[in-house]
Amino acid sequence: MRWALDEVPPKETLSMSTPKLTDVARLAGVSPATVSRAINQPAIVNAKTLERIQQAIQQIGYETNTAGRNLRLRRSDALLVMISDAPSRFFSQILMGVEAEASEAGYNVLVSNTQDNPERGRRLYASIQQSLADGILTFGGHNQELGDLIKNHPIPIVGVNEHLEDLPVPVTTVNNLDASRAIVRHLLELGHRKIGHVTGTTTLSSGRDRLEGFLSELQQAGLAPTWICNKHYNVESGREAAEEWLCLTDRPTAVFCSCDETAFGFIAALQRKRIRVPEDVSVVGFDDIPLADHYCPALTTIRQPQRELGVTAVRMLLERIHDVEADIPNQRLSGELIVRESTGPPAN
Amino acid sequence: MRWALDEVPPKETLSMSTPKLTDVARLAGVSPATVSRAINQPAIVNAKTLERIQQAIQQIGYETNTAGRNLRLRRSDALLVMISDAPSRFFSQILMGVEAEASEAGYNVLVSNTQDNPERGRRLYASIQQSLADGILTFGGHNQELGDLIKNHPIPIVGVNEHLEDLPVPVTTVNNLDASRAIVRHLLELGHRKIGHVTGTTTLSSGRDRLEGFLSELQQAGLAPTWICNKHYNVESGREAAEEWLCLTDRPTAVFCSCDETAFGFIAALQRKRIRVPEDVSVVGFDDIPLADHYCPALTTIRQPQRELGVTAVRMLLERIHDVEADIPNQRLSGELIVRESTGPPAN
DNA sequence: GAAAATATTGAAAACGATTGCATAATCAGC
DNA sequence: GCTGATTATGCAATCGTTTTCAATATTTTC
Repeated sequence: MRWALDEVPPKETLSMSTPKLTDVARLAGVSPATVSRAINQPAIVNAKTLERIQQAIQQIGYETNTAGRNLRLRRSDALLVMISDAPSRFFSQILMGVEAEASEAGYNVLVSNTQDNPERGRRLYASIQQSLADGILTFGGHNQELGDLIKNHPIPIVGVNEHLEDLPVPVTTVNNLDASRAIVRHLLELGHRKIGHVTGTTTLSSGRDRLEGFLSELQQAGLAPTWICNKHYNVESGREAAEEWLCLTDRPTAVFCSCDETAFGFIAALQRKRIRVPEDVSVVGFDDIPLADHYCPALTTIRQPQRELGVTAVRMLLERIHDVEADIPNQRLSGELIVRESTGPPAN
Repeated sequence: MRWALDEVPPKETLSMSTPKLTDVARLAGVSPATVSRAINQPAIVNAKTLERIQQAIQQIGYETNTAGRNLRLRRSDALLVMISDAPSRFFSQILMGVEAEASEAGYNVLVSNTQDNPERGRRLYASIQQSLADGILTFGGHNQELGDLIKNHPIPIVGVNEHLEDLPVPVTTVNNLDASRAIVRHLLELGHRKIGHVTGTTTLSSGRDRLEGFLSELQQAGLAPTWICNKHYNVESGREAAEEWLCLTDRPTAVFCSCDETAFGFIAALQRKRIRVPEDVSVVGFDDIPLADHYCPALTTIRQPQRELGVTAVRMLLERIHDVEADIPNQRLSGELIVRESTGPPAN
């Protein structure tokens, strides 16, 4: 078609819109089908044709359109990460592991905050059905929201950090039981006999497991827990626990706090009352956040393999995506006891 | 079509695959076009028809297929968040703000870690071109990676926390200058005259702005900085700075650390040497992370509106997506000085 | 009650990629 | 040089929506 001199040429001639497969095909003088094959299964296309196509791709800067491809292939190449609104713990570290591994496998990572809104649980299932994501990674416990969905429809889904009660969902966690036992053993070896525990959120499996590990190791040593303080995974819990500790008549000489932040809150509140750690009381945390090593006193704690948790979770999920029926065992990664300054022999 | 009794019925009768628009249409006895309209512009379809369609949708549990819709509409309904690999600071908080606001507007959030890999910068542009995301939010500085792309192609992109030098990218940040000035003013009012600063990463605009605010307010008071220690935004920097401080012959009586974590590292290292805060030296942080209020001493710092930063960024980005040429001014949110225990009058 | 305006709907063509089937081209073997 | 096997390519249908355009049904107006 020719255009008169004073006529406006069609728009696409002016500002070349994003090139498509067809454009590459035309430029390389082949059919779209061949271009597609050149991209996805280069082996089966003739070497010379291949090169011509690759050149054309370079030349016009072609990029596969995700929507088109996803529609045709009926998938999304995306993983959805579900988190709830208290992500500070070490959430971001794990997310980085997830991102790295997913990206490696050619998947994108979507983040969604369920924010304790039950309605959103349904929307999550919708994301799968809408082929918005190929699988779901849930950080922390979300039982109620997922229960029905999973029972009715086999969705590729994997849990991180927490077990999902009663749901047939594979999870990856640190070995909370063993880690807690190691902590107690460490305190026993230092000579402590009166040991207390500030629990994490015991509606979560991690909180329960840490408590159980604590109790079982004590029991094995023929001891009973001196103090158990039911709290949550945050700084405030540490402060509150410290207040309770101060009021105790028979104070434990060592306290195992269920996470580093709680430990910091606990120690700081004690320091205000001129109670010294570890001279007056030994304190242990859990997680090994970056500050643990630099706090005064440096915190004895369990190092969690955060990045590895993320990586493992993605691997499990991909396996599941590949075969929904696959029987994937839970993965328990081991934590490492890091002994620093906040623990020492008991005073008396 | 009828099936002989011993014949196998067609597959879709057995395991109903996910329902599509056409299925709804057939069930409701209308054309696909009408169903689409019923979903997207219910106002223009007849009330009775509408109800019939909605019922059909309910009945077979229809959900719009994202890929199909995205292909047709040429968009993705997703925003991409770019972060680099040191996200601990308060990254997650901001991300939560982003997620909330984006979700409100019907957008999904993709997270990608550029991880200082220059190749990935190109891949980010690709995500737009592939219509994987409609816009990009970059957390922190990523100049080199984005420079060329943005100059050549107008991409909807908004920066968070940091200015992108020389790039026509609107950004939202806290007002680092004013916040730093407020800190210095607070210290001056307490009577300090010898004031030092542990900088953040000065290749980032936030680091430079905090330094500049510090200097300008001192200058306005007719003072020169006693000590400037070039560091980064992390705990280690605090420890290193403390070591330097200990070696100074003329020590500042107050030190402004560029972020809370640095302040904690600084204080902890001093406490090891039996230097007391604030009796021997006052310390100020920046960010107000959760631990700040519970540390011993509780940290005087600047509270950053983290969630609001995320929300603002998304609003700006959506505006930009709606009109790439839109002239969007930078948004400077104000931080709030929170005075706690780590600052007091100078010793002498 | 007829013409004109309006309100609803449907048919069919996109959007951009992939792939089963069929065809054309090349090659090996004799 | 011919047959059969193999290799490369193209045609056309498909994935699931949306939307333009045209057609039909319903009101409104005089």
